[in-house]
Amino acid sequence: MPQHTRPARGMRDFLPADVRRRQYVIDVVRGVYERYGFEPLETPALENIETLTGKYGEEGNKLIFKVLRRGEHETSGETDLALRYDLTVPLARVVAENRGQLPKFFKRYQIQPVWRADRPARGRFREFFQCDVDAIGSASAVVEVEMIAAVSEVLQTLGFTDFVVQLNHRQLLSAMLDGARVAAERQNDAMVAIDKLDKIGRDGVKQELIARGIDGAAADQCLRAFEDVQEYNALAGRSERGAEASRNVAEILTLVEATPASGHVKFTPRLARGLSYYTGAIMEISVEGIGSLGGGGRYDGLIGMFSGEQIPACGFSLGLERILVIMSEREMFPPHVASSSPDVLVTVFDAASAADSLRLAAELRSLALRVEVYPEADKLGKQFKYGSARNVAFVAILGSDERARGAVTIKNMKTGEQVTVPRAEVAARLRRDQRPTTSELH
RNA sequence: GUGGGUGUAGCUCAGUGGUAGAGCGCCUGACUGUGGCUCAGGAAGUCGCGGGUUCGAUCCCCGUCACCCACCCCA
Repeated sequence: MPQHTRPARGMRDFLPADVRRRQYVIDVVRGVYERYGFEPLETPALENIETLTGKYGEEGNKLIFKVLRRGEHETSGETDLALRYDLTVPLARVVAENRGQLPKFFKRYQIQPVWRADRPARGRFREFFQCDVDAIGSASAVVEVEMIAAVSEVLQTLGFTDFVVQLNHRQLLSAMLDGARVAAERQNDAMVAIDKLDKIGRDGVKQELIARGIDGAAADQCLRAFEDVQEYNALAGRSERGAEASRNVAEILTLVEATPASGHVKFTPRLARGLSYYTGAIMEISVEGIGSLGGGGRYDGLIGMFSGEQIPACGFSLGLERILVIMSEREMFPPHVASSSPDVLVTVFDAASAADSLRLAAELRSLALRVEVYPEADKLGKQFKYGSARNVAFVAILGSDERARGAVTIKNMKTGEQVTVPRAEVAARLRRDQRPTTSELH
């Protein structure tokens, strides 16, 4: 017996019930994004390694899955390819490559797996799906607003009511940190620490700021700013950059009220987000008591890293795995997603009757019923037991008695009732009997 | 990467320094053309792996691997 039958660490097999739940969520996401005018894009799992390195910050760089060079170079330990770490950087590469053929405002969605060499934890894996939407080519606040509206509508369609879209702005944060005299090269570290304010508290953040090399007085001033909006605005407003960011945030907050996201968006001064490529508005979507379901923001500099031409861009990424964890916990899946067994099991009495069973199955399938034929001429008891385990609604019996009479016996597995009807009436009978069970699903 | 916990039957887990048990599931039969219920019987484990202590280890010790939880970071 083989010892290792588990998938590799952090990777998962999806059994049929898992796939159905995942597919349900993906269908909703795709449907909403399509209605917002986003178009599908797919990119390769592997990228040239230089495409990925240097785009995610120090922490991100470490977590990239690298692929050894092949052939004679294999022993050198050199690496030339890597599994994609997110969907945004590949998008930026595609845009830089195909700029001429893409519309002026390119809106795309992408639902594919990404890989991170992270330590797995609850709702966190080394291979996981992201559902990204991005809009390329406009710096308007309308872009952020549509983004927020689309992800809000996804969550609403899935049945979430208690989500919050937190909104902040990198330039605003940066201007505030300037005002508090935090050195520019320390600001990224500072943001990471500040992001934990409600998690580790004021003292925890101060300790972390100091540990990250930020002056104690500057740390105190930052913390005061997050407790007092006046102080925050005063610090940030000292620069034109901060004032402009502030106007941008205000515009987004106003416009968003005209969308399905109305009432769900909250300006959150301490929101920072980890990825280094964000340049403007940053967003994170979370559900009470659970944490982040996804996030995004504006990254006006990323495409330029590939093409040299600065093209404004903004995107949002929903984490499929997180959504699934919460939906499972809260039992938010419609019943038909969970139970999806065949409608009918057709029994096989003996070798000679198999053809009849297959003919009946074909006929029922043409009526869009889901039909399974028992593959062996087992004892009837076994066939029933199997049907029961498969949770089928009906078992159709074609035994010697029935065949002699040109009839079929249909048993309703739920009620235990069974009737024998002429062969020609089976389809009509099942279709009629099917109605109550089908309607129970809704 | 750091700290803690757990590895015993297909699954969930008991257990003891003298080479192992329950519940569920599975198989067979009571019921020779009928699942779910009941009853009777049955199969199944190198007790994660390697070493040490011991007359003897599933149990004690060391190491190792895997999984879980928290931290870190994130989706």
